[in-house]
Amino acid sequence: MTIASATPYCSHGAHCQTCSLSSLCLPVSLKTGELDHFDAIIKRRPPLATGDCLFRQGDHFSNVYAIRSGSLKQVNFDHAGNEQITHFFLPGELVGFDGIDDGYHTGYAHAMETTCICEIPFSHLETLAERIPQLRSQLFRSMSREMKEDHRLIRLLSCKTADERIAGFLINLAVRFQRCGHSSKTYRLPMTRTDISNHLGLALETVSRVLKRFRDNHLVAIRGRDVQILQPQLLYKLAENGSP
Amino acid sequence: MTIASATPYCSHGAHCQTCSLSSLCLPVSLKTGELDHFDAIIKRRPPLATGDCLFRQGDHFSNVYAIRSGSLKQVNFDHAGNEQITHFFLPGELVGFDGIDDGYHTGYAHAMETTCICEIPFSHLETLAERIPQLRSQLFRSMSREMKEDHRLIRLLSCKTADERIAGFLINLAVRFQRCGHSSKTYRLPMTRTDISNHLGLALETVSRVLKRFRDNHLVAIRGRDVQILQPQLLYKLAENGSP
DNA sequence: CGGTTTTTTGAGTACAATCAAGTAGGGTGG
DNA sequence: CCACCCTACTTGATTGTACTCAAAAAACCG
Repeated sequence: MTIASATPYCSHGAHCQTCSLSSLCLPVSLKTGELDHFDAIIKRRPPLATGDCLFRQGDHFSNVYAIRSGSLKQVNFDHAGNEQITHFFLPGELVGFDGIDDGYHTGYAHAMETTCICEIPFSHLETLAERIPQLRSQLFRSMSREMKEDHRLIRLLSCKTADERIAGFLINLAVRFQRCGHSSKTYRLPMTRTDISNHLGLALETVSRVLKRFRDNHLVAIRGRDVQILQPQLLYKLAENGSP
Repeated sequence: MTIASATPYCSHGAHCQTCSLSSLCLPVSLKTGELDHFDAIIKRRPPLATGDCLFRQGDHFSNVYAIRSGSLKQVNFDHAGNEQITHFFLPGELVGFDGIDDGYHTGYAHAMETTCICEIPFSHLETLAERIPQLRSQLFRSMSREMKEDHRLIRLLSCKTADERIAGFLINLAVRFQRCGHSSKTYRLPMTRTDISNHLGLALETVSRVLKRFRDNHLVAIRGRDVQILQPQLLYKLAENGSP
């Protein structure tokens, strides 16, 4: 059986008990009986098509979502209408925690490709977490992990050079793709160059040029959206440091 | 009685029941009896002096902390040793959630001035949260709020111009100072220009120059660390948009 | 295949970094 | 209390990176 993320279309009737991503997801430390309870509160939605919205800015917060396959981008608007892509979400990742605070979602979540989602009603999740300490801990851990991920991005964005930002971005995607069952070296970008440039605070043309430079220096092989990391350790060094 | 944040030195024997910041903090929605239980698990530590460490990178995570007065900066190091200030924390804010995930702190927290802290043992907090639904909800909300705050910073850092970043930074501080009982227009920066430049991914000199430009344009009055926002709506527009 | 979107590449420019002094402010000790 | 030091901050001149404008090439889609 192939991993879920390799098959963009996945069964509507999937269950946590058989999901290959459960080790990344909330049920990670649940015992069989508990897992059945958890699985029972999940709603599997029909797959989202490219461009579809999972939730919109201002929508009432009532669920968090786990990605079973595909990918999402989360877009926030400021009052002047400028949009900013704050997150890309990959299979096994959880979406929507930032809505808990005041009860509505602060941005849009768009599917970047055909994407299958597990919908987890937050009120049920909270009730279940009250009874199952492992689930509660995992919930805190998941939120904490998203915070740490955000801090990583904050560090990345305060890097001065475009090269550092893009190297960091490519490395980070590699790590996350590997975590959900891909090769650590080869993946396909789900987002456009425009999305990348917006996310990293760079001009579209700069992204294109930096990628070309990386290609010319044989750090990565990039054709369109297909990425192959040729020299991970050099790319990593570049992301952290600055020197080639 | 003056607000806690206006008196840098505060009593060691403070209690949630009388704390002026409790409306910002975890006990916000607790009833009297519950508040007593909550107050009982808090440890009040002797004040930190300027430069003191609340926790260090790699320290075992066992507490979250609430700031009663003063301020902290959180500094993260990458593997190359570059440091990055990911957060400044003000009175009424909670510190340390990012340590939950894998059980240790990912950065240093330094006091930027004399700072009083409430130490909240996380295991006790979790146990208490199991019994008190309001506390549990508030805990989730607090974490969610920190996420949202991080997303705001991410948006700020992906702004292209130095003016936008610094305008956004000044506005954000004004909002947070106001929340903890200060004027919305006037405050004193607890951090150095170097700290600001590091946090915003700019050069120290750029921070100085932009502040001078804001002063020349009568957007703000700045003398040393004392800030007075003269034209909040213009500054806000600048932060969101770009135009003067 | 034509039309649209996405990506690449080029030329010129602007903004912020760097290098380099110089000034103010805060603390210590004589 | 003043001289001193050290750090924090300001200001100036120059350089370089990344942005903008512009247009061509490639990929995508019906």
